Amino acid sequence: MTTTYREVKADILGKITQGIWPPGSLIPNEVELSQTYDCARATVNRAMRELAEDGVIERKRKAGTRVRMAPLREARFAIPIVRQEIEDRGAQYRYTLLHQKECEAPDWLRDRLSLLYGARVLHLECLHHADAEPYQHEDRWISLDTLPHAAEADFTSSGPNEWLVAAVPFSNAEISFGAVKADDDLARHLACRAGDALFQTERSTWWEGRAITFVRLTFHSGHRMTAQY
Amino acid sequence: MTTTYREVKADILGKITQGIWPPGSLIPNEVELSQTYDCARATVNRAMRELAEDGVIERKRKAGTRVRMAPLREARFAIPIVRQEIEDRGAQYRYTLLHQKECEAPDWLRDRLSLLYGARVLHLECLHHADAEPYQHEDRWISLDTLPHAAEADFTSSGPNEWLVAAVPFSNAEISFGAVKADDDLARHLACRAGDALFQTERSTWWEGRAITFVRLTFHSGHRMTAQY
DNA sequence: CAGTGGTCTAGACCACCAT
DNA sequence: TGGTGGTCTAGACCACTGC
Repeated sequence: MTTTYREVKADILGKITQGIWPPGSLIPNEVELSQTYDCARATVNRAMRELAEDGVIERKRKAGTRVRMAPLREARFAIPIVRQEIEDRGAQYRYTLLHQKECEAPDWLRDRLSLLYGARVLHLECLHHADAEPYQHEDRWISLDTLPHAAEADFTSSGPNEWLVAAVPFSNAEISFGAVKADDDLARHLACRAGDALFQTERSTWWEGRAITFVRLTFHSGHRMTAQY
Repeated sequence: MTTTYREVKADILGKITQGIWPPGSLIPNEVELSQTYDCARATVNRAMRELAEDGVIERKRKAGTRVRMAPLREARFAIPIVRQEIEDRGAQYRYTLLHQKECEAPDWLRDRLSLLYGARVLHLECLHHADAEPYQHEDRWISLDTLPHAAEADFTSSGPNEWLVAAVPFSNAEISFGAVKADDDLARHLACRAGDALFQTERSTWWEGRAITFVRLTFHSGHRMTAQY
């Protein structure tokens, strides 16, 4: 039987959670640990590397490995595609295109996406339903400078998200969460009262430094987004 | 010069983003790639493992490695300690304890934390200011069954978060985000109007299966939480 | 300078699972 | 049952950085 990196990782984590190696303390180096656990240094390295990624420890060459004083608390959120999110809840997904228009990027959008003055964009407004209930309102802006094809795409039967995923598989994004008051339009679309507090996310997306899209997603009243960490 | 796992990773990612290996396609196996890049199989393995963690590819024994159809989009959020968050913005942090009381856990809380009937908890209500502006309202519940010491701790000058970090270095948590309407109390504390939409996070924390704390953090009007991914 | 982590190698065995 | 990824080893060289 050999020692696995998972065992090493679990044992080290145990020593930390049990306070045997308190925050700020120095952990034995990789060579010592590999002797302790009777395994190869690479095995200890893998365990320690993952603990560092998890934010539990902090590693520095020459200085050694220390238990983080205040653990880096980090939550990971899956950013689902709406349709999948709804179907995962066992509901039927329905999509509606409310509005589509090609125009010049307004100032605030140019600012968000670092677009040039006069840049043309495609503006879409969509609604996503879970069964009969409105689930999410989508306010979408796509840069036509970067994705001229978008102008000819058909968004009447499936949402821009699905088109974009196919057109630009991988990208960088900046996302933010907040709360907004429902205005009359949102209230009508999301079947709530004007003034209701709604959870909203905004996302700006780039591909190789070029602006792709900005989207503002507003959820139905009472929606919460959840994650473990 | 040897080939690094970073180079391999970047090259593979390039082939994917450029559409040479489109979504759903099968990627050469590790042995082939190690020959292509003239490196050890372990190097290719590290590159591929990270790409899998990043949600770009999907690996299965025997079936091989495929480019994800819809890339797993995942955002990582740092969960900061309020004081640090405020000081990072260049503002001065100020803390106020509004209320403290030991009591039995109400039903909804027992439900959230899987507490036993009659479990005792410490309830705290605090306010965190950035300079003169109210920044965050904290509604905190600490399990006295798990942390009896909390009853004797002094929360008048520094917040429960800092005490908890010291008392329970590492823990598992579930976090959720949403929006709420400011009621009269929140409006007064956060210097906004009743009915304003406020961003709110809730967090339940456990240590080795035992409930530690539940906290509801409500931010000042207009606050947004941001991350890259 | 010297100690520590970061990485690569060449080889090996094994677990899983599609076929 | 064979192919594929998952992991471990023993050794090596190197980059960084605290002293």
